[in-house]
Amino acid sequence: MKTDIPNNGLKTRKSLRSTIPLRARILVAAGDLFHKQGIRGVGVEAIAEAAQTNKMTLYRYFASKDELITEWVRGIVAHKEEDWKDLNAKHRGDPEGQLQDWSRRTAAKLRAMEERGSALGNAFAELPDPNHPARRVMKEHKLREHKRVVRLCKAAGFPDPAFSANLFTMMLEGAHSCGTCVGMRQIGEHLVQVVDLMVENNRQRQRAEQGQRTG
Amino acid sequence: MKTDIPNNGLKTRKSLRSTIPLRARILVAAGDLFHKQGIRGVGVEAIAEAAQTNKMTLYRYFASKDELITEWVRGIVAHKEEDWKDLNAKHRGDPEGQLQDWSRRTAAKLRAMEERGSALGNAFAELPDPNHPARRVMKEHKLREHKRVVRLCKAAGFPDPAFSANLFTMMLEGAHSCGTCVGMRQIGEHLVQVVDLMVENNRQRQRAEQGQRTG
DNA sequence: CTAAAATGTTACCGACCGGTAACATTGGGG
DNA sequence: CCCCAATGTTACCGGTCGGTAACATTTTAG
Repeated sequence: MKTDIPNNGLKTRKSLRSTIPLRARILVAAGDLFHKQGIRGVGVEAIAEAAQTNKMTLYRYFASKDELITEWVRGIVAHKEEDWKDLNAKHRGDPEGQLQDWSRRTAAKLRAMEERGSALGNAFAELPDPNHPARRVMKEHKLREHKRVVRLCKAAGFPDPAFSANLFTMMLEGAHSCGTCVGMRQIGEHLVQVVDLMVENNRQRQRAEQGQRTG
Repeated sequence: MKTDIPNNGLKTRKSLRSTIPLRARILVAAGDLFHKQGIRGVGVEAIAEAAQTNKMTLYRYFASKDELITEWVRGIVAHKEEDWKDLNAKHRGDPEGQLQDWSRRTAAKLRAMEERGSALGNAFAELPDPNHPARRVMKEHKLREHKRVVRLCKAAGFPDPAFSANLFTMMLEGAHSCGTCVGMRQIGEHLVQVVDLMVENNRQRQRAEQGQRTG
């Protein structure tokens, strides 16, 4: 349908829609729908519409739905890695502080989530093909994250870093799916509590050993 | 295509295929494919074929794919509840023993899983509609399970049962998704270790308090 | 053996989906 | 003002999927 009103002096249609670049807008809309309705539960047409554009334009930015999915996952992962860098910058040389702040940030995210679970977790469940590029991105991220936690536990002087790191990771991962039956708030609080507790216990143990050697 | 060989004395076609009732066979085949390829990733035709039957017969037993999904989930949940009864029977009046055996059974299941995650967890991620009957079944099950763990923690004399129960549940849930990057074996072992540790710590604390009162 | 119940076969429907082609429109930069 | 690039519009293709109808066949019970 052609509009015969020739845009007299007003803002152009493009600038009316949004100042955000199209590609980013598509990614945001896609992520929103993927998370709310599931990756397989939403079609590219709906994504384009939500991004205030159309399917054709979407396919000019992304070669396929799978690529769109992968780019979305990449964005989430990049954001998380950024978060880790920030964590490291704010608690330089303080591995315990990083772990504790990490639990607090996760708790905050949990509180803001409510209902539908973790985006990455769901995406993982929805992409059974182990060769899907998005799956590889997620797996690599998980591995990096786990290694980072192990390193932090080692630096914090935990006697069995692999063990402690697995506890941390298990609880962090589990908090997302567990919150659906307990409530995200309480889960978040308990998550923070237990991390604080583990860190504190470790500090006391280290002081005790120190005292034993010096006394 | 009609077979003109009139089945002379040999086993009939039905008995050749399987002695397992058709409905159960369909459910097993469906569960297998659901778990391996994702609920939305498998069609009813493939399920029927895997069950050595056809779509029409499948629809004589299940009104829709959603009902098939729901029945499958119901089966898993029923099996888990059965497991809890067995746990209670084998460790009657021993809440710590139940928690410990629970972690051991979970570790065993983890070891046998390898690669694709928890069936219920994946199903939850794949059914975004909060009104889906299967989702309700899962949620109710999760709630019952969590209450049971709280009750056990209370019976075991944990000072903050809600807190401890949340820890147990978080780790149990998290172990499934975490294992993809660490390896299910190690996760299972550490899961067992930490539950044993928590139970043992609690016992020591109780003994200490007991000693304080009597001494 | 026969009738009825269960199961199989085939063909089909409508809806949706991922993806593409061809063409129209709009917008900004020279 | 005009051209070129970006974006929009429409229509379409092939495939898959959930679900059903009509009819053939087999199995079981009496």
